[in-house]
Amino acid sequence: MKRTHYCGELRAAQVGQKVTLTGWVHVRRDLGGIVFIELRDRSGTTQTVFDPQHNKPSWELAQSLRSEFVIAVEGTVRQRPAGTENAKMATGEVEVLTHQLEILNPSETPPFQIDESGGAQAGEDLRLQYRYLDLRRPAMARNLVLRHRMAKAVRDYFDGNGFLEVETPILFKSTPEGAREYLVPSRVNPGKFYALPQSPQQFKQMLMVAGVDRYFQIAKCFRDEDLRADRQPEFTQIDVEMSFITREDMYAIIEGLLAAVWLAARGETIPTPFPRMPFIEAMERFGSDKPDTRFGIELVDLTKDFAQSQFKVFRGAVDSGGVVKAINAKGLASATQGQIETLTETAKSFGAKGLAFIKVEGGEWKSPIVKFFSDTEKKALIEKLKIEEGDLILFGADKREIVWEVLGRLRLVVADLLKKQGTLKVRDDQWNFLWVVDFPLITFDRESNRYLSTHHPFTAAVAEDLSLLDSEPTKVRGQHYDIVLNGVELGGGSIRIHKPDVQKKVFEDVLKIPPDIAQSRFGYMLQAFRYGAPPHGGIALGFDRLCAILCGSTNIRDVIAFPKTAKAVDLMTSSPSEVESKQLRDLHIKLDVEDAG
RNA sequence: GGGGGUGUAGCUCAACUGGUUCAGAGCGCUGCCCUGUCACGGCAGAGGUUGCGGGUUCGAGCCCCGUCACUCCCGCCA
Repeated sequence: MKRTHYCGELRAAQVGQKVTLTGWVHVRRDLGGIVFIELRDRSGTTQTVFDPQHNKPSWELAQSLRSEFVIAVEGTVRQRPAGTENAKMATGEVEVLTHQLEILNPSETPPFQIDESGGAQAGEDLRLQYRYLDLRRPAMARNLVLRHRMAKAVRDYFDGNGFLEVETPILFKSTPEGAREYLVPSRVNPGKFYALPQSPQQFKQMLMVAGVDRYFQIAKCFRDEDLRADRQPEFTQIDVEMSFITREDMYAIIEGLLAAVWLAARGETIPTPFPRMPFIEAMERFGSDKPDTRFGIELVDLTKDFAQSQFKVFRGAVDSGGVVKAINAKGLASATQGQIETLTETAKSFGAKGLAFIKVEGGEWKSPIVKFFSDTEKKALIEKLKIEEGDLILFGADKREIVWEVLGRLRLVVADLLKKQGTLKVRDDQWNFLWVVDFPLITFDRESNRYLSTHHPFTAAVAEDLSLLDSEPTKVRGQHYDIVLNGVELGGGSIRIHKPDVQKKVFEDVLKIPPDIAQSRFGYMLQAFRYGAPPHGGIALGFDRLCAILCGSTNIRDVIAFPKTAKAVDLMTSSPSEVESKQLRDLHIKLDVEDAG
């Protein structure tokens, strides 16, 4: 029997047609005299009817059908009898009266039900172990379809704009500057290793030197770092690089891309251009370089107001060069003692020494600290924070960076509390795209006691700041941009350095990479730049995150066909796994682990 | 590396402060009945070493220690 239609496509238009369907038994409703089998394939479900008066052999065979049996049926599409239509089903107007049934393969009872009442609630480990069953669920099948549509929209868009998709190697060279890498031993080069690329960064720059001019790739990337809901060890980026462009060109191209993707995935036109915000403004107002601008609760600066304060904590912060800032969680004065404690713990975990707060309840300021405030200070608070009954004010007083971070995090936490309480409404279908720009080119890393690239060492500086590179390196802005959506970093990129001497200076003088190491790691790049490297720049967008957002999920495992667990394990195939000693010998590797094997 | 959460029937969960609803419910599964169901319905039934290993106790699903798995977060992710 050869399939003529997908289950989900039958409508009244096909009434009277003889059709053959294949698929899985989704639900069996055996009424004794008559059997209904809801048949499912990737497109949806259709009700098939087995009637003994119409065709006794297939009716008899239908008694033996169970969940997830794979069958083929031949029958006639007919209008359902009046009153038995099902408005909840896309195919609910019609049904297939079956003449013939073939069982292509029986199925054991699945470990969880393949529907939203079973599979969606099943434990994550079970779903991952039986991923092939989980992916049969309509919701997961929809995610796969949407991801495909998005990838196609990306390719069509770039193709239409003169880009070439070029594949770059998966076996790359170790460059331990950034994320921890996956290493691959070389059998034919004993003791030497490849690394899987964290991104195709260096190759795409070489493609620019090669004159490709406009490159993109839907590229697999690998990072051996700890996992999160939005981080997998292997993930997919929309990787882009262009020659002879400025930042403005890049903004326009990516805005066009995202508009095309939103149109393909949701049929929505998103307004462009996107707003832009300097890094420093994002930090001052939202305490984050990826602010969710769908709601307020902005950071308010009170440094000047408390510069002479009797309250030693605030005064001390200001005296030692720090700042005093606060957020107003409107409507959260009802917070319990426990919730305040949790907020305090959060603040402490991000470096605060404590958490000063004011609850505005019953016309009073309930707070352990207001007794230290002067009338002028109180007045300033009321005005700047627009304090009203029911508010909860949270303070940060410390070094600028710590206050940003602490209040930025608290802002998100209290927003969640207010959402749960119903006071704050944040729409999931509101798309606040934002370019965050003017990042510092380099930041001082206290841990390693040296300067590190904020983005990566190939980022060009903003031209007018270049003179500060030697004197005040942290004041230099990079030509770096991040694209942010609703508090999620979708991607980032930069205009690159294309002059060999500038690149060398950044490696050696700014980042203090010893010349011999810079040479062995990046020598080919410096050399390439001496042969007429065009000015160029690029960006990379997290494709999985983009898919997750458009699928309405906060977890990228929902949009990756075969993801790994938080411990980077594939539960379906049980990988990683031990290997045979011969394999290790061939690779010249000796293990140094307890309980190996 | 650190912190939080979870682990009881095939699945999702309940079982109050440790003790007569000490192993339960819904779904699923098995059998029988049922010719218009679509969360089909009815009757009957099977199914458990409460993740694993110790410990405390007269008594542990519940408390303690260890361990494993899953998950969320911090660090990390140029």
